[in-house]
Parts: sequence; C-alpha cells; structure tokens
Amino acid sequence: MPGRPSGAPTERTRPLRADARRNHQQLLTAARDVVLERGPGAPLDEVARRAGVGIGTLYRRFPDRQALLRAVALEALVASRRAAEDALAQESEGFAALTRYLRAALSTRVSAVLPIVLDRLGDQDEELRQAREASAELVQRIVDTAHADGSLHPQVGFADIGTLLVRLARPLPGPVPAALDDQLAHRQLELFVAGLRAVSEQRTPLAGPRLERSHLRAIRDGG
Amino acid sequence: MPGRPSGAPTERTRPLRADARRNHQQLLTAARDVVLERGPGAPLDEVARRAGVGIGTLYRRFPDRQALLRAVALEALVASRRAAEDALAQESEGFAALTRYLRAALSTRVSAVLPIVLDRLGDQDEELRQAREASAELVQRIVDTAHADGSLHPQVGFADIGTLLVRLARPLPGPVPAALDDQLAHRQLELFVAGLRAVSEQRTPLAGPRLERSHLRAIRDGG
DNA sequence: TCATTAGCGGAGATATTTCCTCCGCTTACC
DNA sequence: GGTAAGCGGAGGAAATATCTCCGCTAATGA
Repeated sequence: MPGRPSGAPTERTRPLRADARRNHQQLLTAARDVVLERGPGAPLDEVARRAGVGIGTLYRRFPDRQALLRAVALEALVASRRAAEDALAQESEGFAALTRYLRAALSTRVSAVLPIVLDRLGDQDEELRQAREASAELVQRIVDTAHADGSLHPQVGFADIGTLLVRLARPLPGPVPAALDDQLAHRQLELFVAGLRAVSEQRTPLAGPRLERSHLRAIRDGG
Repeated sequence: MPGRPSGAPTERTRPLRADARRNHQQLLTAARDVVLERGPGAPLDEVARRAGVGIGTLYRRFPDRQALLRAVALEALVASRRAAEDALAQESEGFAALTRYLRAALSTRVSAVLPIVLDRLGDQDEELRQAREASAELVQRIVDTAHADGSLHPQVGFADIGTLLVRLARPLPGPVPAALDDQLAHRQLELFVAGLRAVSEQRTPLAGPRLERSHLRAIRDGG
C-alpha cells in the first residue's frame, strides 16, 4: 500500500474517497485469505469477488499482481512487528513474551502469508527487506530473552518458532469453517507451548542442533 | 471411474510390465507431492514431469484426474491404517501407541493429502468410504486407549490429533528443501507430544470441549 | 539372439481459465 | 445540487491446461 515515507509513489493531491479506502482494505484482506488458500498465483478475479468489489477496482488500486502481493506482505510484516513490540513491552519474562507473541501472531494469521508472498516477490525490494528485518529482529530478541533466562529449551531456535507459526496459521485444507479452524489452531498452539515448557524443564533432547534464522535464510539466499 | 466393487481392476491377462509398474508408482508419488504443494487442481503435466514420465503415460494409467486422485487417496488411507495397526500391535500403553502412530503417519506424509483429495472426490465412492472408516476407526481406538489409561488429556480428541497431523505433514510454503522440512516437522511433533503429555499431567484446561471426529464429520456431511 | 507387442513420449489441436482495459453509470464530497 | 472520483463488469486477447494419436523403444519370452 502507498507508504509515502518520503518520496511518494504517485503523489495524490487529495485523500482517497471513503468508499475507495474501504475497498482498498477489503482487497488486502481478501488477497491475504485467497493467497493462504490457493497460493500466490491465485486468480485475481477471486480476490475481487471475495472483497465484494469489481475486478476493475482491484486493477485500479493495484496495477498488477506484484503490487497487490507487496501490499499484503507489508501489512503482514507490520502486524508481526507490532505483535513483537507489544510482547516485549508487556512481559518481562522471556517465556511469557514468547507466548504472548505467538498468540498474537496466530490471531492475525500473519505468519503464514509471508513465506508464500515473499518467495514470489524475491528480495530486491528495499522497503520490504527493511520491514522483514525489523520484524525478524524483534522476534529474535524475544527468543534470545527466553534463552537468556533459561525458560526456553536451548535447542529450540528461531526456525522452530517461525515455521511452527506458519503451520498453525495456515488454514486447514478442505471445507473447515473459519471458526473451527481458529479454535483448533489456538488449542494446538497451547499444546505446543506446553511442550516447549516441558521440554525445557526436562531438557529432553531434540534431533539436530538449534535451528536458527540463518538456517532458513541460507535457503532463500543460497538455494 | 473404475467402480468394480469385487471383480479385478480391468481384468488384465498379463501382469504389468516392469517399467510400467515402476512408472505407476512414480506417478502416485509425484501426484501426492504435487497435490500437497499446489492443491487438487494442480496441472497434470506437472505430475507427469515430476514422475519423470510422459503425459501420455499418465493418461494411459489414469484416464482422468478423478482416477488419479482416487488412487492417491486409497494409497494414503491404506498407509494410515497400517501405521495405526502397527502402533496398536507394538505398544500396550495408550500414550506410547499414540506417539508411535503420530511418528509413523508423519513420516509417510499421509495425513495431509487426505482432506485435500477427499474433499474433491466427494463421498459417493464405497471403496474409499470403507478405507476411510477402517483407518479412522483404528485411530479412534488408539485415542480411546490413551484416554482409558489416563495418559491423554480428556479434552484432547480425534479432531485435535487428526488436524495437527495435517498441519505437520503439509510441506512448508516457499523454497524449503524436503530434508529440512522433514526435520522441522518431526521436531515440532516431539514438542507437541511433550505438550500432550504435560497438559495431561497438569490437567491444564484447553478452550472448548473435547473435539471429536464427529465435529469434523459434521462439517463434511452437513456443510 | 530375435520376434513380438506392451508400453512410452510428447507434439499439437482443442478447451478452459485468466488477464486486464475501457467506458457508461453511480455516489461521495463540498 | 454540481462535479468528478470512483465503480462494475463485459468481452477480446493471451496464457494454461487437457487429452488424443501414432511412430518409436525396449521388456519379455522362446
């Protein structure tokens, strides 16, 4: 979405009309959902349909798929960063901060959309890259804090936390109503959190080393 | 699609040639993977390509998408049944049987393909219906056993177990190599299992009632 | 080793889906 | 109430996907 940090993309003289602003937001939400269900190549007609908007409106707002996906990614990254900031601000204990972040991130379903969309967009975009760093850095800090006060198993790293969130946040395949899907995901998160705590207390070994963010990044950057 | 309730599948006079049998299996495997990554409507050309086989060969073996998906579903259901039988046979304690089943099911990645494919196929097919019942019944028995000897939290039911397996078995989106994906999934399963045990010991309450198979079935049958 | 034929591959005609522009109509805004 | 920002969606062009057909390859069995 037009960020207009300093050099505005397509300078607008007036603010967007109220209905246009509403449609813009509905398109982003619909795009997020459709991408989660059908992948980054999903037909844009479906996005428009779900947003309750004509296809012409979609194209007026987002000139191509790239632009739409980019806006979806930015919104998700900002939401993730907010959740992480909030968790760090509200909780002093590491495990509590981690738990709070996980619950918040799951509620906004933000995590699952990122690997899908970022994979498609590549990493040439500086604004995206920065937003990604900002969010990832905060999450890393949460994980570090939890490691520091010994409340998180030493073998559990960023990669475990991040990818589990992806698994939980993706909607289940098949005709599962959103409410049930949500309920299941949150129950499963609680079980996972209980597992994190338990494994930490008993120091049960996991297979392999602590999996860090670098393990994931190596893939994206290296192949 | 081939119904043939009892009679042999398209009575062949001779057994399939060796290369044909190999191709058949490769097609099933490729179809499973492609469906997991791209959904049940994925292009069949891609299935053939991944199987290392011409598109003509695919169509010779499976006259249409339906037939291919049906074969994938049957194979998955049989593998799931075997894993459940094995778990019950090898473990007397309920929680151990459950854990063994979960690990085996995750290794074959069998669970994730089912909701995708069965959703598309509908439930008119008697052979599929029976295979589904056979598998589900055994899994239900494992869950019941674990409940009976008190090793599984009373609020955790078939639906939690089944859908978590779906989440873990789906490949992560983005360019994650299969080996890492596998490692992560298995680590996360161990954390989940630790959580199941911990939650059971502490009787930490989960949100909502025990979620049974009937909760999932109600959706499929009722909407 | 060779004859037989099951089985293979993939080009390409056909069908389907998706893209995306354009313009007459609607409605938010002042 | 006048103005123009914004809307919807029909429809032609382009991209994808389906699925047949037939000349070629190689597994099989004697």
